[in-house]
Amino acid sequence: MRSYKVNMKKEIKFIPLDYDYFDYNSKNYLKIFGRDEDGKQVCLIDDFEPYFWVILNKDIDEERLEKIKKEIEKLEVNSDTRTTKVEKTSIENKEFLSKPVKAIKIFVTNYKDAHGIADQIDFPEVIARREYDIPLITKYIIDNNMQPLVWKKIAGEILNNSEEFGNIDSSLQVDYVLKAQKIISLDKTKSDSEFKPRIVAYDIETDDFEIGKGEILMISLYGEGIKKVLTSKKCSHKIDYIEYYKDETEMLEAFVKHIKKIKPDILVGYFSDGFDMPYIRARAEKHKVDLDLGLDGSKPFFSRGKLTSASIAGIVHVDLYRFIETVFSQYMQSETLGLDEVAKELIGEGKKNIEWKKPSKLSDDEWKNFFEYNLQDSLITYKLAEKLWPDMLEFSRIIQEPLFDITRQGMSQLVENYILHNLKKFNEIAEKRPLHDEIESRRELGKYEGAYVFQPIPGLYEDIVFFDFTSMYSSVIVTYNLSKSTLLEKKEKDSLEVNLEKEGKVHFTKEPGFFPEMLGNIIEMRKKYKSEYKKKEDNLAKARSNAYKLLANAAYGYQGFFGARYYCRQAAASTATLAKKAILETIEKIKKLDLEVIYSDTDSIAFLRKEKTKKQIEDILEKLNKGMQGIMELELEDFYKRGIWVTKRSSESGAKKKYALIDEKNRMKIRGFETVRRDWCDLARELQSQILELILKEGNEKKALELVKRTIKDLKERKIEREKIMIRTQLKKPLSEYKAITPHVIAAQKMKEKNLPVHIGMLIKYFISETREKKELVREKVKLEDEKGEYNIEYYLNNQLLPAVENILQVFSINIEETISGSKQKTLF
DNA sequence: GGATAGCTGTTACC
DNA sequence: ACCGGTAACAGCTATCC
Repeated sequence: MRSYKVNMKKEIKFIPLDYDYFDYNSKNYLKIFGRDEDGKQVCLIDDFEPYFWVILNKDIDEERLEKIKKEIEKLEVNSDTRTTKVEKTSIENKEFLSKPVKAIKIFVTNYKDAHGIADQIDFPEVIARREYDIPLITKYIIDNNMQPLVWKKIAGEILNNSEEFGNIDSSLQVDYVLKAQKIISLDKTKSDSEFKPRIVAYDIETDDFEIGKGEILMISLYGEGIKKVLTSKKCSHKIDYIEYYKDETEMLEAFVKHIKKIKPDILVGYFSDGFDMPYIRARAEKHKVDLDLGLDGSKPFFSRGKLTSASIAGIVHVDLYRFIETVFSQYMQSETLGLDEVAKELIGEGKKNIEWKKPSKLSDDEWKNFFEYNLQDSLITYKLAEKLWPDMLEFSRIIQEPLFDITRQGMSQLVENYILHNLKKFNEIAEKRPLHDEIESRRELGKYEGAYVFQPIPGLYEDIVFFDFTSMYSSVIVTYNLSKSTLLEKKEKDSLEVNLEKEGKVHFTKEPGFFPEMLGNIIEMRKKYKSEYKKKEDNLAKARSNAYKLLANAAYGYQGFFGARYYCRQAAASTATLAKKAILETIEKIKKLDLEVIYSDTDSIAFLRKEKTKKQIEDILEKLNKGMQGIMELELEDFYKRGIWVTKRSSESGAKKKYALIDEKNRMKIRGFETVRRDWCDLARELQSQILELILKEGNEKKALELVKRTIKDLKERKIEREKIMIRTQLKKPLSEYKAITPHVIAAQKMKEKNLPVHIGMLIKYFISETREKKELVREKVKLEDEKGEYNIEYYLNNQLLPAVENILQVFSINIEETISGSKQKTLF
C-alpha cells in the first residue's frame, strides 16, 4: 500500500522572480521561484501545455482540414527517455503576418519534441509551422499570464512530502512549495511599490587574472544588514566584518553557507558572468567544494554562447555590467564601463584606491587595505543595483521576460521579446527565428542607403537654432506603416510606394500592421510616462519612460537586423529613405523662410536665427508641424549663442559630425571633435576643449592662440606629465587576429610579455617615446606607462596637439604651423 | 624609392 | 551574431610611376 498525504489548500499573493522547468512523466512543468506577501520564499509548480501551430491557407475546405487534423493526431516521436504524442488539436482562425489564416493548434506531450513533430507535418496545404522555437519559459509566461515581478493571486495546494513530482518539495530549499491550481491577475498598480527584493552584492579578489589559475584571496558580500569579507589570508587586524578561514576551501564553504542563510532574491556582481562566478566555480571544483547555491540544490549553470551567463536556480544572478552595457552605456559620459567610472557617474562613489602588489609582498596593513578595497567593490555594486533596480524592474515588466534574461539581452532581443509577448492582442502567430542559411543570405545583401548628413561650410556662426524630429525613425515606421507584414508583393490601390536604391520600387499597404501599431503604442507610452515623471518626481515612471524610449529607438534597427524574426530589409531601407525625404523637405521649407540652414544630420536641422525672435522661431516650428505627415513631429532642441564647424583634415571641405556649440548659459556641446574621442591623449583633448571654449565664449581667437603657444612651449620643455600623454585604445579582438599591427597592438603584446592581463574589450594604455635610432613607424616607439623613456616631442606636436587645434584656428585664417615656425625664426634672429 | 590610394581599425554621430 | 547607416581619421601596407 502506498501512503499518501492530503495536500493543504492555500491561496497566496505571489511575485514571480525566477523561472525554471522540469520534466515529470514525460510532461513539462514549471518551477517558479518568488515570494509571497509575507516575504516567504515560495516555489510554485505549474503545469504547461506545450503546443505549436500549423498554418494553412484560409480558403482550405473543411473536409480536407479535418483530414489533415486527423493525420496530425496520429504523430508521435520516440526517444530513449520518453514518447511524445500529439495530445490534442484544435482549429482556429488566426493571423499570420497580419493576414487571416486557418491554423491547427497542436498540443504535444513534451515541448522538447515539438520541433520533431512539426518536422513530420508536410501536407501541400501547409503554409508554415510555427512557434516550436519560442523558449519554453517565454511561451509559458505568454499563455499563463505569469509575468515576472507582477503580483499574482494563486490558489493551489502546498506540497508536503508529496508523492507528486517524485517528492520534489523536499529537495527545494524554500519556505513552501505550492502547486498552482488557479492564477488570478491582480490590479497591479496597488502593490507595485511594495516589493523590495533582497539584494546581495559580491566580489572576489584573486592573485591571478586568468580564471581558476590563481587562488581566491577573499570574497566580499554586501547587502542590507550584510557586510562581510571572507578570507583565507592572515592579518592581525580584528575587524568585525572580516571572517578569517583556514584555507580557500573553508572560505568557499562559508560563502555557500552565507548565501544560503541570507536567501537573497538577487545576487549581483560586476562582470561576474565573466569573472567572479566562473572563478568561484573553478576553485570550488579544484577543492571539491559543493557549490550547491541553487534552491533546488544545483550548482551555478553556465550557458554556452559568445558570452557565458551564470545562473543559479531560484536566485537571480545579475551581472550589472551587462545590463549597463546594453541599456545605459549610450547615455553615459564614462569612457569605459569599468566599475569605478560607472559607479562614480551613477552613484557618485567609486572604488577604493590601492596599489596592486603581489599578495606575498603585502604587509599586515596592506592586507587590511585590500579587505577594505574588496568590501568597497561589493558596496558600490550594491548601491548601483539599488539605483538601477527601477530600470531592471520596469524592463522586466514591460518586456515580460525574467530579470535574469532582460539584464543580459541585447536591444534586438529585447525588442523581439516585447513583440512575442504582445502578439496575443493581434491574434498573431509568431514568425520563426531565421536559420543559419537565411541569416547568411540576409547578410550578403549588404548595406542599404541610410541617413542624410548636410555638408557644412566651415566657420564660426552666431545665434543658431537646432530643431530635431522626435523619435524620427520610429515615427516614420508608424506613419508609413513599414514592416514585414505590411510589405506588399506588388503595387496595390492606395498602397505606398518607396523607391529604393538597390531593390527598386517597394510597396506597403495602408492596412495597419501589428509591428507599426505596437511601435505606435510604445511611443505613446513613452510620452505618457515622460509627462508623468515630469509632473512629479517618480523613479518608476522615469524608468518606465526610459525603457519605452529605448525600445522605440531600437525598433528601426531591429527590422534591419539579419537575426530578427521580423527582419525586413525593405522596411528598414524605406524607413531611412522616407526619413531622408522628410528632413530634406523640412530643410527646403526653412530655407524658403529666408533662414540659412547650416547643418543637418539624420533627424536634426541647424539654422541661423538672424533677426528673428525666439517667439517667431517657435511659430515657425508650429507651422512646420502642422504640415507634417502622421505622427511625425519636429521639436525645438535649443538655441545656441555660437557654434563652430571646421574643415576635414584632408581637404578644404567642411567636416561632418564634428562641431561645437555654446548655449546661452555658456554650456558647451561638443560633437565629434578629438575632445570627445577617448583614443586621443588628454593633452590634446584638454587643449582643444579649452580653445573651443575660449573661442565660443567670446567669439575671438586671440586668447586661444596664446594658449596653444604656451602649451607647445611646455611640451617642448618637457613639462607635460606622463598621464597627459597616455593614449588609450581598445583591444577589440584577440591579438592574433589583427591584420594591421598598430601601436595599440604592439602595446598589448608588450603587456602580455610582462604577464599583465590582456583581454578583449580592454583599454590599452601607451605613449610614444623618443628613440635612439630614427624609426619610421609609430609602433616602433610605443612604450607602456611604467616604462622608462621621454615622450616624443615631434610626435605629440605633429600627431596630437597640432591636429587637434589647426582646423579650429584655420577658421580664423590662422595657420598654426606657420605661426609656430615663424615665432621660432623670430627667436632665432 | 617615395608618394599615395586603399585598407584595417577605432571611435564618434544620430 | 546578438540593433542600423554615415563619417572622420590614424596608421599601416600594397601599389604605382
